[in-house]
Amino acid sequence: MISCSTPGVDTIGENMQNFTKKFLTKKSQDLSKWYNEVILKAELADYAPVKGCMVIRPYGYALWEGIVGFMDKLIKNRGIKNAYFPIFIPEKFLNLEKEHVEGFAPHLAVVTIAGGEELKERLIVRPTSETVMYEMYKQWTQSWRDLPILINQWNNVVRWEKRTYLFLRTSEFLWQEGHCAHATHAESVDVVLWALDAYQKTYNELLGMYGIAGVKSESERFAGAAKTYTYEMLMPDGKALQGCTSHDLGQNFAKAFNWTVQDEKGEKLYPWQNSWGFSTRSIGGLIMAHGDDQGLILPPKISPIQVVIIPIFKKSKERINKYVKDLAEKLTDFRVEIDLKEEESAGFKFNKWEVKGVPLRIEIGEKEIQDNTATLVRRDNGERITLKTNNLEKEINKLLTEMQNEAYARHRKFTLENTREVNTYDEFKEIMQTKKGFLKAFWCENPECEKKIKEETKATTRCLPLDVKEENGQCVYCGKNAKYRWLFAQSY
RNA sequence: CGGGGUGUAGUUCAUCGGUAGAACGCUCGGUUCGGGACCGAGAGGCACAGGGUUCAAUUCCCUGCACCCCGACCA
Repeated sequence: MISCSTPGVDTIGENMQNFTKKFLTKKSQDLSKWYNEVILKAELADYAPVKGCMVIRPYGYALWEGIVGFMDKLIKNRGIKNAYFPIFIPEKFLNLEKEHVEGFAPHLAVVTIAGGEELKERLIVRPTSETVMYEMYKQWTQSWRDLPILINQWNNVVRWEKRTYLFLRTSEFLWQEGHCAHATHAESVDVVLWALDAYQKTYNELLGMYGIAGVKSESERFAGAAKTYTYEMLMPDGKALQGCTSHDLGQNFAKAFNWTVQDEKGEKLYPWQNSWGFSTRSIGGLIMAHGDDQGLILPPKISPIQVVIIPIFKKSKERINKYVKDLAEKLTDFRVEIDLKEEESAGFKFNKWEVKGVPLRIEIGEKEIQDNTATLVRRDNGERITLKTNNLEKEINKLLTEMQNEAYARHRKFTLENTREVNTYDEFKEIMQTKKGFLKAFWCENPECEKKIKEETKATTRCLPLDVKEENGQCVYCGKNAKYRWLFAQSY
């Protein structure tokens, strides 16, 4: 059924070079320039009038909606319900947890005037909602029977960053933050690991991205947490991106807030808590991980448009338009866009939709009408396929599934190829200066060594991978005994 | 917040001590459409803000602001 209509598939590589976008920096030449340009050109987002903030345009917001839809289902299936807490937090709340306030203080936006009057108590624009939420949790619970509390919220938060970057680090960003409280530590940890798994599933299955799940070191963990879990992904320039966080908060916040409930025996119990978040940063990772010199490449499951149909007009506009519309009606299982714009040429449209990363393009011209076929072109490898229209839906489904799997496989392969075990510090430094990527090296877990390594190589511990084996090794920096190989990388 | 750079049309840039020009984009008309089509006509600028030097500043100098790059901080 699938036949290759163009003579010589091996010319595709050559042709693809001619297709290089005129007004787009090559990804292979300058990743960060390419990244900014492709976001603007694909109309995912734009710079906002306020420094460090971004406007997420409809095409970019559709990506976020895709993520929200996928993940919201996972969250609800776990019995966790959505709620909404206010954007403003009384300043004194934040001061209750010492590490928490120290961690966030430099990044806060503060409201000092409201309603034309100076406020007696200043209001913090939430950088995260632990404190407001737990103050309410405290009021809602008297007994262990009121636990667990299982709440998530989809919202925006503000962290005033000095250096911002579209999607990856903006002063305001969108995310979900889940906050649960339990009678036992075990139950809480269960949720922490479940959330990490849900995030991993979202990256692997929806966004076609591969990464390493693990635990953060003491210096890298969330302000106020007992333990922070993460999913770390490698970007094409060899730098790592933290894809999410899931925190075991222990009883730190409960104690700071003096929140107790009565346990079964009537004694005081500080609830065990967790919090976990996944943000619009993931979209930045998605863009970097999959794009190429032609622009975005979106894995089909997340792509707002999966199939774009482009009519190629000759004389018979009406015949072609009818054929195209009939075709689109057969493809109701997919997100289909028909590009009927008459003022743009076919070639212009090819380029436009390639920059936007649409997985499949269907070209319909005289040839296709005559043979009752459709010509499909894959975004990821440029392959051109001509198919009969009677079985098209099934074939497209097959192709999109294949493209989804291959996107993941490509990113996984790239990550594995750029993950290296090193045993000497010289080797470590050399790789960090050249190829970068993930390094697996023994570390004695002394924060001093971690700090020195960071100063000298820019690399930080990303995590202790969950599947790490206990071994007898020597710290790559100080040579003292070390049990585990930690994952190191320079990070975004 | 430290080091460096840049602010001129919607965008990317050129120009110059005597108040501006290109390409792309945009608008209108026509011809086109299988890899960013073509022809013709048009619209579009207080040269980031303030101060100084000068007969004269978009141009030189200072200050502020914004943006970009490189560090420290971070989902």
